[in-house]
Amino acid sequence: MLFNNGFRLSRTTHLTNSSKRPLTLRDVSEASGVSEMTVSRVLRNKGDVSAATRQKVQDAAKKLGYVPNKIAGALASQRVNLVAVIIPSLGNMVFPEVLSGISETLEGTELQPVVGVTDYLPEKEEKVLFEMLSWRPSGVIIAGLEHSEASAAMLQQAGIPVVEIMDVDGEPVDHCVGISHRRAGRKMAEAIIAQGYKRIGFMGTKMPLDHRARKRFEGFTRTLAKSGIEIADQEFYSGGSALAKGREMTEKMMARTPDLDFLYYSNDMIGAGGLLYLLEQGIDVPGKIGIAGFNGVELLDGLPRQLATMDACRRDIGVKAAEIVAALNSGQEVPEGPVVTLSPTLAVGETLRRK
Amino acid sequence: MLFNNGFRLSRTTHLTNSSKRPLTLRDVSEASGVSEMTVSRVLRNKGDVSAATRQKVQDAAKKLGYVPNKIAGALASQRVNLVAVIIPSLGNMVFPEVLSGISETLEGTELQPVVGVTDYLPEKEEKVLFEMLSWRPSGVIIAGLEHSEASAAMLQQAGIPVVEIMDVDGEPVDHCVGISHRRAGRKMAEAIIAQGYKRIGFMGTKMPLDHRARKRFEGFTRTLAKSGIEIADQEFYSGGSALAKGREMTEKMMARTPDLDFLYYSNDMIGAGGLLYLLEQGIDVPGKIGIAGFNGVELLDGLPRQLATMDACRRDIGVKAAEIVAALNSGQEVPEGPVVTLSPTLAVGETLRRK
DNA sequence: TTGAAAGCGCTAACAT
DNA sequence: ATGTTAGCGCTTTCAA
Repeated sequence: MLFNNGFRLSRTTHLTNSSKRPLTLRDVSEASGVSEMTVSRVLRNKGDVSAATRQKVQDAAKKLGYVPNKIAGALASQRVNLVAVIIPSLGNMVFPEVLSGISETLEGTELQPVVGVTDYLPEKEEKVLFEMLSWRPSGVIIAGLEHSEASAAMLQQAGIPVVEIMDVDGEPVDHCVGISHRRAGRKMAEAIIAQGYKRIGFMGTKMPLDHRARKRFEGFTRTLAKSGIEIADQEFYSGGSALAKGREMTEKMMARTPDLDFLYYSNDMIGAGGLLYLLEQGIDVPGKIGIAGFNGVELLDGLPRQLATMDACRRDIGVKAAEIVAALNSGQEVPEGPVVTLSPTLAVGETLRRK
Repeated sequence: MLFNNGFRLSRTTHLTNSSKRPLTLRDVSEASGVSEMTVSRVLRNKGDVSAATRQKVQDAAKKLGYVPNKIAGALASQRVNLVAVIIPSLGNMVFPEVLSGISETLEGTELQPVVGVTDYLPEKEEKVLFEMLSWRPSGVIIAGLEHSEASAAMLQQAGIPVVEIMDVDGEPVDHCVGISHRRAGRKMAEAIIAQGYKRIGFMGTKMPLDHRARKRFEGFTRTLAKSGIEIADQEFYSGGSALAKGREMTEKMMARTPDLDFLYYSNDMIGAGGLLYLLEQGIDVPGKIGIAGFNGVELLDGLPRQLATMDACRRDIGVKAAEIVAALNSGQEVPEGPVVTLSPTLAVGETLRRK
């Protein structure tokens, strides 16, 4: 280390602002010889400021390393450019994709997304929602239409735009963007029936709180029932690697009910596991047995066979929800009305076509 | 709908607080007949308040649906219980896992994580960091040791605990938790050499800004060089489904350089794609050709063969980083010192063992 | 155990 | 184009 005139330098020594007190507008004001108010205007590009003054202020702010205090700004202006985004999980890939749709769209505005995760637990949703609302965000985007009474009340009372996403089968508090999962289940059932499959097995998560999976299942079984078909076997899992679970469950089910001719998986990941297992066993897919998943995840592109699936419009949902919050926030109307229903497309792939 | 005495009820009618003005402490104070100050004390469980008063206040707060204003609270108390977590991406799975380690650990404290995403872009990192610091968080957890000068300066000046994560090959601003990616590359090279593989191909992302992948590659090639081995072929990709890319790249590389006896993939997802391709082609893995990836993702459990990989200690990194921030935040020392180096373990699996 | 006063750092509204 | 004043809704501090 260089000789330093008796000052101890270490990794934790701050050469500037070593006082530790965060800088304030006043510091910039004094350093630039411009009033606090004008400094504030420059830093926010608000109001008319002469080029010369602007320059002085910007130089001073940069030299000092001033970072504005949004807390104070928000309190004074009564505006917080944050959008609370509340989702069940980040591990599901579905939600990061929704998020990317949201952040990309908000990028064009002054709004910023802030994410909260509920782990599919209503109590946690309540906590997270309360926490986020206490920062007085400009809007809320929240997954699902099912909320505890307390959560629903908070959304109600918040007095800000609320967009419930992913699902449209229910009563939204305010606005809502998603697909009908009941209809998705029905469509898949229809496609399967149309191909002449009759002995159908179902595999899914053991999550009573995943309402969307439940609704798909309902739509699916009801439609089968109309054609006089009943689920021949079913299996539920929780936790662990979805790919491995799909493999295991498929093995178990095929051993138990060997005459199945179709397997419907509640998500693509377990569907992929099942596919890999069946191919390994030398079973003809979809000749002997057809399969399908749900979500249309990018992962599928790399599988040995293209898995039949149904796109859940994840990105689009994010984009649309963000657009609605942004519009509402700038006082505009939402022409589509309170409920925006997107249509999932069936990707027949190579595993849902009788040879 | 029920008869309602002339009041129009609709989805947007708020039965309480229809005034739209967010409730304040004062409202609770008036409703409960207790001073604002005492209401504040009750709501924060601070100071001595008689049971009777406490009850009155809580009842009033609940009945009104009061949500405290953290903005005002933070400004007055000069404390914000937020920890800024800055990561390159949410699509990578690695980062959600780190996040879950962080949030789980912070759950036991009064701190809350807030996530920002940089897309591996230094300019965006700067923006996100500035934005987050302007909310005056209690700490920062940020991925990587490479930052722009401006970012480094901000971290320096912030005057709050900073933990750089994932990587330890470099100079941290403050604290740091991660693995040595150079060493990870070296270890993998050693394992491959030990098994007698000699004609080695490499596949990875085309991301000059993914410093950790770069360091692994460096450690890998240098170690090979010491044994007189040079990478026989290499291929880089960007975008698209990693699984599909792994498949494509492997096909291309095997066509171009058929005598390869080992393929090292910079991540497990492309490794899985390569594995699926090779098995489909009836190529003996690892007899004819060995393969390995990096990360130890859960996904691998469901593959036909267990892919050799190296665990990046993602969860542990999150846990440790959060512990450090929490400790520093409550004025405690961090016994481990500023740099915590975790050791990734090699999972030999079934694809790195000569028969 | 409770209350009153002051002020956190900024911005809206109003001067000048 | 720039400055002044008065809060934003809480918490800190001090007094009762």
